[in-house]
Amino acid sequence: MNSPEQQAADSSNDNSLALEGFLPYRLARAAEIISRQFATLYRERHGLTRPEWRTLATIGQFGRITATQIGAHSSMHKTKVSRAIRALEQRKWVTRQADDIDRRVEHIELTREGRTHYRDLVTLARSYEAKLVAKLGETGAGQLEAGISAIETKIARP
Amino acid sequence: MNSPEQQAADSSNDNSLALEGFLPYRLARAAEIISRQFATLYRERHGLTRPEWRTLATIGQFGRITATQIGAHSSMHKTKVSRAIRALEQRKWVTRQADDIDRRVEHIELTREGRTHYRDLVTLARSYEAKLVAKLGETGAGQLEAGISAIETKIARP
DNA sequence: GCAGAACGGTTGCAAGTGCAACAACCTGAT
DNA sequence: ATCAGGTTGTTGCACTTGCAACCGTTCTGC
Repeated sequence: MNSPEQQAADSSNDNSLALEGFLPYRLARAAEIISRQFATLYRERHGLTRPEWRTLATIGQFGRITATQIGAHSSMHKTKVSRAIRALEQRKWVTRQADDIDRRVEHIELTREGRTHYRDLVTLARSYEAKLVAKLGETGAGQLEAGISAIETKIARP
Repeated sequence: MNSPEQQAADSSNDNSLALEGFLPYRLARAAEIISRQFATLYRERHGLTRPEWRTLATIGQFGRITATQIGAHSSMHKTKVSRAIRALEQRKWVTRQADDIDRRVEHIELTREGRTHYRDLVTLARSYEAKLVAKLGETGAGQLEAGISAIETKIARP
């Protein structure tokens, strides 16, 4: 395809910017690659979307939880959560229960069927993560985690 | 909000998965945070969307380039590129020129006005990246870059 | 030199998304 | 008791996105 990288008229010129060396771009791209790879797995296996997978993972992790809490824990907008819950409900993987004292709140739980699929997805996730770390190598994976931790503590938090 | 993290019924149970410790999730979230932060800058300053920014950055980097090459270099689907080019064209930041020998191909270039905005965006990008690295610390930033490099070489490439 | 595959770029469409607005509900001050 | 202000979760809407289909063009093998 005669890649533009091989041409002269480019980058590291002082008034130009090399996209492939720009940290936010590289980070976005890396995340995109991993996200898509993993998404392919659970999509092919269960037909789940990304918001649905995250919602399911969060419910499975906590057992009984409200929509707002799901959103806070999985970094998703509340409309995404709302729609994901509805989709999971239609599959009969989760149920809602009204709160006794605060009638705005609904508690979400996995059904028996939901738990089965959840366990399966946990296995899938663990095995994907293991393969990922193996491919990256202990060093690479460790550096990646450390870098992400830096973002989490120094940028996301404050 | 009585965060679910503080409850008992959770994680690191062997048949449960802690989302906040799951590498693909953490990576996606970190990238999302950075991406949104940076996007806010160029959106507020120039009203650009993410595909438009990437497209502009790529054109600016190579000076004269085709749509397909833009997509390959900036990891974007060709429809995204097509629409971004059209938007930039309507702003009169870029122009198209038909190829002399292959009439399917169009070469995209920045206009004078486009170059002005591009230079401004490069400054913005550099300064954002510098601030980012400063916040992460040399160590954190280095680890992040190394981790991303591992993904680029060991997962994206093959 | 010609049919069929391959390629560059665009578009229609269905699905996904964020935002703002909303209804229902709760809380606290007066 | 009341009412302003905040919260929970849902929905309408406009916009974005990826996919498949498409057009025109070029390349390939026979």
